[in-house]
Parts: sequence; structure tokens; C-alpha cells
Amino acid sequence: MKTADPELMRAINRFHVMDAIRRHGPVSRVQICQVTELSATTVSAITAALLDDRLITSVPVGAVRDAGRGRPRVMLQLNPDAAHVVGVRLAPDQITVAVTNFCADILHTLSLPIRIDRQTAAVIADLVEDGVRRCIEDANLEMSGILGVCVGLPGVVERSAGVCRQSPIFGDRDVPLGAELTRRLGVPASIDSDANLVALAEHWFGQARDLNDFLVVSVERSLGLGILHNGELFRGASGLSPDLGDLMIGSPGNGGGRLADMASEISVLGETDAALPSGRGMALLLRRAEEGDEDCLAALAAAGEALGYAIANLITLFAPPKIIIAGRAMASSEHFMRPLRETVAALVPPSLADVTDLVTREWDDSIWARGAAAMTLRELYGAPWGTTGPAPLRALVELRDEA
Amino acid sequence: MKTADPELMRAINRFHVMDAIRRHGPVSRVQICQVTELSATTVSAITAALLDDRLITSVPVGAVRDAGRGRPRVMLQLNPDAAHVVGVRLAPDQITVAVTNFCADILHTLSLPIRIDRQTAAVIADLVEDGVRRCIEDANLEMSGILGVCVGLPGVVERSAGVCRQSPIFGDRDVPLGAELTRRLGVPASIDSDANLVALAEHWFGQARDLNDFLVVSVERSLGLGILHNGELFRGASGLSPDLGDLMIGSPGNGGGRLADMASEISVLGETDAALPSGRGMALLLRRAEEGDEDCLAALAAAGEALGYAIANLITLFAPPKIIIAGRAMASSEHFMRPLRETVAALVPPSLADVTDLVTREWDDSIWARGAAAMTLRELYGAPWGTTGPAPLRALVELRDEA
DNA sequence: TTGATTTTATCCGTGTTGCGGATTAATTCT
DNA sequence: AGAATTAATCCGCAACACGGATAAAATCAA
Repeated sequence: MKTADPELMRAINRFHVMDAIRRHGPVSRVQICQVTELSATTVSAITAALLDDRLITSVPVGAVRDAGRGRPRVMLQLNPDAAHVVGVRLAPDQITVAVTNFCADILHTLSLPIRIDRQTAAVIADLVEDGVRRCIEDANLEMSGILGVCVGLPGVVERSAGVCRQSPIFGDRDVPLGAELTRRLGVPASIDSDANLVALAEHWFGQARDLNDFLVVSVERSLGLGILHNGELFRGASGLSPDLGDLMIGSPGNGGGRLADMASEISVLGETDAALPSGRGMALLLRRAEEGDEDCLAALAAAGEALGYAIANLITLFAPPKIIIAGRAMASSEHFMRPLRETVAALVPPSLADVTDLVTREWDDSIWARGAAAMTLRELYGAPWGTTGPAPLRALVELRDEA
Repeated sequence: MKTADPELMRAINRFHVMDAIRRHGPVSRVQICQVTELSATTVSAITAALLDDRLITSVPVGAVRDAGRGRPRVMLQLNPDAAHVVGVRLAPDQITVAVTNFCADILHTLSLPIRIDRQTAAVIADLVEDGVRRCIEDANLEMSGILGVCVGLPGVVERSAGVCRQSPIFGDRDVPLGAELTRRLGVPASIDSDANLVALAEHWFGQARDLNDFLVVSVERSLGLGILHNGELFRGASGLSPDLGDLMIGSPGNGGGRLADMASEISVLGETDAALPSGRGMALLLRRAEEGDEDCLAALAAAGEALGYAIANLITLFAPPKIIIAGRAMASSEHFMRPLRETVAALVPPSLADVTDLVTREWDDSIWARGAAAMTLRELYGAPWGTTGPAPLRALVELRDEA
């Protein structure tokens, strides 16, 4: 039970100020007042403390001039060098590492196209450790300057415990990857579901910056689900992040089963008889579908319908204003998305027919790693009870419109 | 954006104190200190204010004697007469009204066994208004002494807007029942999903008092889902409460469809050819099943399997430590529950095999209405950001063990 | 060039809050 | 009756947010 004392009060307000600065780029103290609804005095005091801690910096005068009469505003921004963090994304066939600064700008990335699929946890931890150390070195930084590492991976992840309950990339269950990496790197290391990282990335940098509620469905080798609810990442009880692929779809033994076996890239590739090379398989399959190959079209359509079915159920449960379907290749194919959309439209309950906007988003690997970095920064910013929340851009927009 | 000022601070702590008093019956100030982790001074100040506002009362000295040496503790408890609220439950064949005091003790109930199914909203509002007025009168109270009314009903409900998007008891969509009843009764009236009311009732009075995360699945004429997450009732985006019956199960057109058409009491009754009278249908069906009637057994098993399928998916998403299956008749039949349990066990992902405890609970109608009353009280207590949360009974348990 | 104007940021005094330590209150034990 | 013990309150302190006054830094007008 969190008791409220002046310290908590300050923590909350400091977080709001930090969050306002992060979200609204270089921003003056008056603007922060409007956004946070804090008094000028309080904002002044808090920003002074933040400047003192070198968490923010004031933009050199003259850099930004806004046509006004009085004393010019001093713009404040996050101090990029206040901290450095590392984000890692583990995919079945690739490890991506990114080093970012305090603004979550990527300083350096490293991609290792390695099949880590079904490796032992020790081997994977080895690879991650190497990758992180190398990436830090390449960015001309020291391990001692890194404040945290976050690893995103598919599967069922219990962030609070740092344990991966189950994942397509681990043979074992209940891998304590968080503790292991913390030990190896000598730096706090956390883990999370990869879909959560993407959800956070979308919330911080992507197309959901002004949304407090949305879902991210990642369609890659495996299927992930990230839920942002009330401006917070939603995790199940005991902090568990779900694996969308574990959902049951259709009638088992009658063309149904786990979603992972019906709508993931792996399953689609497995459907077609054609022997497709493992690396470029999906690109090839999509091209064949484009050329009219019946098998490939059918496989894509079946996958789209299966995922559409699941998404309809997610809409029934969460009624989010937006769902972002995210993936590399398949998710951007109309042969996949059209059946998906049609299935969603057909199965969503009538009362929720129009609440959800379904969009696709293709991105590069670095987004994932950036999300992982953001996950660590989010904690550094020191959210007291959470509230990564977006919220009133309105105050700022109004300000801009005035000018 | 909620800015933190001393007022919020006080509100938070006052709520924690109120909540501790509500939860732990008559309780002394020292005990409140232990539970809330507030200082004795603060507790003293807050309880003094609460006593001054007549929200709590001190138990007459000598009533409770705990074998101690020093100055005896003065026990505090909610003042039952601090407020009165009304809870209403709308079911397809019945309206239940309950008047409770500030402790959520039921003072008087009224059950109207009326088929309101498919009536117009105006007629139903009429019936509710009459029921509420009569129940208040029978309890020897005045309308002016009622601080709020909450109505629970099946379907998709948007509490914040007071709108029922869709419900088996309304022919229309988007019924603004909240505003209508507020107008008629001259008292703040809210509406919510009936499953949410039960979830709250279980959290406050039932078997989930010490749980912060659990699901309630109500199995009656229709199917409801109440989610308690992090000590808070979970609602979808824009405050929408889902209708479990809207979930899709199995393959559509292949023995699958909406869960409401497969696992609700209505659907089970519809499955069997036997012409069953509408009122006692389920009781008769269960007796026949007990006697070995194949049709009835098959219908119950099919329903159990369908609901088990849905519950497995809910476990995948929420991983709650407990799911309470609640209902009148069917839910307590092993012919229904055994297939359900078996299906859940078979379909739940291996990594989540043992996280969820599945229990059933049969109750009388008044529980629902009591939950509705509690929903209003919850707001009167003035939770600042929510935190209906349970939490550390531990402090109290330790105390008791010491003695 | 100089003073008036305007906007921004800080300083000062006030009120509220929670807290630790001392104090008072109300019992039981000896 | 006095000592011991536990409960509740009182007092002084520090932290905080806030409103109003003040200082700072520019533009505008003569």
C-alpha cells in the first residue's frame, strides 16, 4: 500500500514534468505549466532540480525564437547524455541490439542474423552478452556508462521476475534470463515480451502517441500481443505478458487449434508444399501469391482468417480504438490482410462494429530495440505509479494555434 | 493529468484509512497504522476528520476487550447510517432491488419476477423506478436520503457514459439508462455490467477478498465476464465492459459460433427437444440429466466444453490466479463443470498450466444487488485514482498471531 | 538611444500535509 | 496506591504547492 507523503507528491509531479519534456520536444517552462497544470513556481522548482541533476538541459538561447514581445522562453529538453541504455530484441533468426541515449535516440545498432531457435539458454545468454558488449564498444561507450538493458523476446514473459516462462526461441521453460544477464553484464537487465516493446515504441514514437488505449499484434515467426490500457502497458496477473499464439482458434481437431499453428509466418510457410528456403521463404511465398499461386494464396487467406477471428475476440474483450498489426512481410500483404479484415468485420459483435481502427505497420528491426531501450528509460524517468500516459497535447496545440 | 498537491495526498491517505476500516471490520487506530503504513499522527488526524464527518463511529468502550495491559484501543467502524444506496439487478426474467447502508449491509430487498426481456427501454425504466421507490419505502427511508443508485445488467455496458450498448434485455441498442434513471429518480444513477458487480461483490464480501486479480464468469441466461486487475475493475477502452457471450468459439458454421449461443442457459435449453417450461426449465433439465437423459447430458457437456474453451483463452490472456464461475443452477452441475474443467485443462497453454484456480460459486440474487450497492459506495469512499485494492492483511494477521 | 511594454522566470510568504518525539490518557499488574 | 504498559494526541519540523510580488530579458515606440 503506497502511502502518500510529500516525497510521493514530488515524484508524481517531477514525472509529469519529465514526461511533458520528453513528449513535447524542446519546451519552455510556461508550456510545461499549461500541459501539466502545475503552477509556475512548482515547474520552476522541479526543472531547476532536473537541471541540477543534469537530466535536462536548456537549449542555447537564440536557437529557437518565437515571435513574442517579452522575455524569450528558455527551451528545455532531455539531456541526451544523461544516460545510456541498451535494447535487445531476440527473434528466432536474429539478435538485434541497439544503444540509445536518454532521448531514446539510437546511437548504434548491431544485427546478428543467427538462428538462436532452440538453443540452450546459456548459449543465447552468451550471444546476447557478446552482442551487447560489442554494440556498446562500437558506440564508443563503456559498460559502466550503461544504466540498464532490456531484452524483448516472443513468448510468455514474466517481466517482474525476469523469467521467460515459455518461448519459441528457448527449448526450456522458465528461463531466468533477467538474472542471468544482470549477472553477466553487471548492469540491471530486464526482459519483456517483444510485443510490449513494440507497443511502447508506438506509444512513444509511433502512430499511437496520442492514444491511451490500443493493441499491437505482431505477426512474425510467432504472434505477439501488446496491450496499452489507460496509458499503461497491460500485463496479466503477476506481470505475465501473454503470447497471442497460445490462443485457441476454431474447433480443435477440425481445422482449428493454436493460433500460432495457423497464422504465424512459420505456419504459413509450413502449409505450402513448396520447399522454401528458410531465410527468404516469406518473400518468395508472397511473390508467388502475387503471381497467382493458389497454394500460397490459400495459405495466406487461411492465416488471415485465423488471425481475424482472434482479433475479433480481442475487440470483444478490449474494445480498443486502434489495433496495430505489425510485422515484416506478411502483415503488409493484402492477400493476408483482406481476409483478416473481412473476418474481423464479420465476427465482431454488432455493438462494437466501428469502435476499432485496424491499421498495419511495417517497420525495421531497430524499432523493436528502441522500444526495449524506452522500456528501461521509462523506469529511469521514475514514474511513481505509472502514468506513462499521453494526454493533453491539447494545451500545447491550443498554444500553437494562438501564435 | 492529475497534478499532485496536498489535497490529493490527503485524499489518497483518507481513502486508505477508509478502506482499511471497511475491510477489517471494527479496527483500532494502531491497527490502521500497521495496515496502511501511515504514522500514528496521520491516522489520528484522518480518523478525527472522518468522525467529525460522521462517516465512521467509535465502538462503545467495553464492547471489545483485547487482553492487553495498557490503554484499551478504541475501535472504529464505518457508520452504517452515513449513507444509503440502492443496487438493482436486471435479469431477463427478474428485477432485484436492494437498499443498503454505508456498510453495504442489505436493509431491504425486493424481487420482481417479471419478464422484462425485449421490453422497451421506457417500460423497463418504469419498472426499475417503481421497484426502487417501493424498496426504499419498504425500508422506511426517503428518496432524499439515498445517495446513489447503480443498476447492473447483462450485455455491453459503458459505465462512464451510462449507456447500455447492447443487452439481451433491451430490444434497442445504445440505451442511455443511466441518464434516464437519474432524471426519474432525482438521484445519481449509474449502470454497469452485471458481471462487474459480482466481481466487486466477490472482492468486497466474497471469496476473493485477498486477491487483486481474478475473473468472474457468470453463467445464467447470458454469459458475463468481470475482470479484477491490480485491485481495480478492468474495463475496456472508453470504459466498456465486455459481454462474454459475444466471444467467438470454434469454427463458425461448423459447430461453432458465439459463446452465447453455445454455453448460456438459454442455448442449453434450446438444444434439448423437450419442451421445457420457461421458468423452471433449467432445474428440470438438470434433474433429467441426473436421471441419465442423454440429450440433456449432451447439451450440458457441449456447453461446458464451449465455455471451457473460452476460459482457456481468457487464462492465456490474463493468467489470473483465480476464476470464479458463478451462476444459479447450471454452474453447480458436475455434468456441466466436468467437461468444462477437462476442456480448460486440455487447452490451456502448458506454461500456464497451474496458475489458475477454477472455482464455482452459487449465490442468491441479493449478492448481485449488493455488488451494485458496493459499486456506488466505492465512489462515495472517494478513491482518488482507484485503488479499491485489497492488500496487506498480513500486518493484521501478524498482529493477531502475536496476541 | 532611451524608456515603456510585455512576457518569462524566480523569490517570498502562507497554508497544508506527514512525520518523529514528547506528552497525556487509560488501563492492568504488583 | 504506584509502577508498567499500551493507545492516542500534541508539538515542532521539514517538504511541498501555490498565489502574488519581483526581477529578468527581450521588443516596441518615440
